Amino acid sequence: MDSRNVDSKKKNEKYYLILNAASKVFATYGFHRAQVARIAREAGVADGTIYLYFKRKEDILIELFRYRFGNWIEQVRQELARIDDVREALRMFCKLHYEQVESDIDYAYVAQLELRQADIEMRREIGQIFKPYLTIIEELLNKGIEQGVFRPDINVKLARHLIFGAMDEVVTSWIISGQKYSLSAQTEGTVQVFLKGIEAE
Amino acid sequence: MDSRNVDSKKKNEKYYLILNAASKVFATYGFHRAQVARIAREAGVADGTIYLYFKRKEDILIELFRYRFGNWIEQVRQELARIDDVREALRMFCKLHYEQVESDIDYAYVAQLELRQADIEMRREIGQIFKPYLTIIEELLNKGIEQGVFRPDINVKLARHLIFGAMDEVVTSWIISGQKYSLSAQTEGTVQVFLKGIEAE
Amino acid sequence: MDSRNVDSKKKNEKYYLILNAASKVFATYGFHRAQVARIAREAGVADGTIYLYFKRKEDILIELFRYRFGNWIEQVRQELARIDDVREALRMFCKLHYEQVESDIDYAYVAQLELRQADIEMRREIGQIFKPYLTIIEELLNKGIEQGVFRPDINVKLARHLIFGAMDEVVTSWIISGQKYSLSAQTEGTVQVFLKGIEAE
Amino acid sequence: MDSRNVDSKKKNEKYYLILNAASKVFATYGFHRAQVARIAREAGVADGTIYLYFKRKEDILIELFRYRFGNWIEQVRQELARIDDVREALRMFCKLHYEQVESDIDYAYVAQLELRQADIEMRREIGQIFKPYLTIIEELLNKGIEQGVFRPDINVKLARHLIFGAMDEVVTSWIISGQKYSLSAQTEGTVQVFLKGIEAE
DNA sequence: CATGAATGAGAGTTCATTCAT
DNA sequence: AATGAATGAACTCTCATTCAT
Repeated sequence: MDSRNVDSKKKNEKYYLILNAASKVFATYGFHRAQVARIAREAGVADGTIYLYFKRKEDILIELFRYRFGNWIEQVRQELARIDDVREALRMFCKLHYEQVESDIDYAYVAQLELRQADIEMRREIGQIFKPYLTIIEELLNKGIEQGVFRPDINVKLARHLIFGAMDEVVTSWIISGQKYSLSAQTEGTVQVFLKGIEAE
Repeated sequence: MDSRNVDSKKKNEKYYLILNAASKVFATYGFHRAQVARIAREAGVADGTIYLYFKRKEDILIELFRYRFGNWIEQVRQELARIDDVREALRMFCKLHYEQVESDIDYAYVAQLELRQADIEMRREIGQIFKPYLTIIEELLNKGIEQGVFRPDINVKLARHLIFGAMDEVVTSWIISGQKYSLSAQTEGTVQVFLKGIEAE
Repeated sequence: MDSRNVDSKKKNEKYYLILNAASKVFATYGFHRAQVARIAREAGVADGTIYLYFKRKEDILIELFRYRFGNWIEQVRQELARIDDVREALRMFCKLHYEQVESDIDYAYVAQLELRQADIEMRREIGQIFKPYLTIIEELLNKGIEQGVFRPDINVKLARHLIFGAMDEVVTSWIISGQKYSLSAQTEGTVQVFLKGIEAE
Repeated sequence: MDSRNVDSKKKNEKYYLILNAASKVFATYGFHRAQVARIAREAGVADGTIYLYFKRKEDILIELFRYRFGNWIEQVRQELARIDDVREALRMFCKLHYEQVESDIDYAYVAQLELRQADIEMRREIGQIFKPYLTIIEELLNKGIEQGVFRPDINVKLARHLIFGAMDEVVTSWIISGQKYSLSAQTEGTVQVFLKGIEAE
């Protein structure tokens, strides 16, 4: 209950055993058809043990996402910190995003499809976890505007959703279609649309 | 099962009674928590009657979407047919999309959140229904390229996903956040990003 | 939901099939260890069917008792109505009570032991069903007082509990001890204590 | 397991810590809804420690009752030993019983309601603990008969159940009804019924 | 076509109890 | 003796779907 307890639990390897097992099981069966018992078996723990670390089945999904996405955001931040050119930074952001999806289809499947199968309350919680990712885009846009590289009149709050949503849909479409082409190869096309727009000069 | 049968069934008013009832019930409870019995009661028919018109519960959702979205696409087509300027057409497409969402929140909620709570098979079917919508964007882009208004080097297949995904995310974010601002007022900002890009000249 | 519905359900033979099955199963396993699935099997219906007639497992127990005990009270009333002498009436009341227990041990077991395993809320509901039984004693006492056969200073509200409680404990003790002697043979001893008291003249 | 072991355990203060904690928890939640973990927390010991002192959860309830009721019987014996008049002794027995219930509602609740929520095996064990209480009544009755104060023809084995059962029901009814009146004030009414009977002279 | 009573598979969660430390 | 993390059996109730009428 207290933070010490939670911390000690999180340090415990079982917590991660369950999380990794859940990743596999969710990817294979989808959230709703994934049985807690199966996650337990995959993790090599008893059914009840799951409930020592997670309050409800839904929590496993959220925590899995929080952990993976938290790490991911940190990685992205560090990569982008090294890049001064905001155009290059945007390109890198998109490239990392696409590459990340390609590198772990199982997890991408969960994050892209299963995570969306949540009720609205859960989706709000997920939204909170997503926020820093949108913030990265926002900061990048603001930096570009300050540098005079991006147009000063773009609505940053809106544009961050446009950029994220655009990439997200490309990813979803790629997953649903069965990953028949290279996703990361779409980076340049994606970035060009956002940088130059579609209008001819 | 055969098309004659389906047609005769579709002509039957009960089919639409059920569809409208389902729209309400899905919006209120979400797909998973919506009971078939409740839809039946709301429609004023017996539980079993539902299954004379729909094979499974999921089919109600898909058919509802197919019917509503089919009508919607037709409307959009007609509106766009009157506009020659592709820039204006894109603007109108976005405006109609945002306005449509604002005009029927209940249904938007279902289409935006509940519809996504499907397993991958169902999502593929939904994808098929969505396709004509993407095609509209695609045709619009091609027309613009032919006219020399849009850049000839844009990847149309990619860009249509970018545009739809961007708008879709703006809508989702607006619904989840509780509809606190005007969605249709985002039209210009959205379109500008796609037309001009974010780069300063 | 509406009374017509409930009535039609109660007329339905399945309602009684379930009730009779429950009587057996509760007697064999006790309330807590009796599984709804077993009652269903015994009644020859599906598990879910139980829940068309009873809201919860507890309701089966309460309804079983309400039905059986309701009938029983009516029988007792009719028997006592034919007896003018209040002493004889009290004797008959006790005799019927003991004989009834002896005549259906299974049900007696449920009513005497399992029914008491309820939480306080359920016990209050059971108390309501019991009330008419106490009322019979109360009326008998009042009639005796009016006739000058019983002492006018007895506290009727208290005495009805004393009489019922005394008999109830004799029954419980008889059941728990394994029914090794004739219960109805205890009638005269029981009644004498209440009529004459234990004091020598 | 052996008596030396049990003794040493019983001397241990933890045994009583657990017993007192259980008394509170059983009174608050009832036997079935009382969690062993909660008793442990209330007692300030680990879950597992409970099982060093008690074999099963049920044993806690039985031991609690054995300890409390054992003490109580001893107290009653001592009080009654000072009274020669058997009528007075019966009056005192009833008075002590009612007063005891009133003095510790929490425990009375457990003894009166929760203790009955046991399966038949457990109830037999409880019956053994109760026995000395019935024996007190029995001895009192025998003494009265010897003294010529009580009728020589009363069935002592039966009458002890009648007297205990009558008082027990009065207590249960008082607890369930919400303790709205003085229980000990019922002493005289109770005793009069047993001494004089209800018949007018 | 329509009904609605009946079906029965299905799974999350609790918690008494154990046992390695 | 004490701990408390881990166990895993146990079971009610829901609800999409069927089918006799």
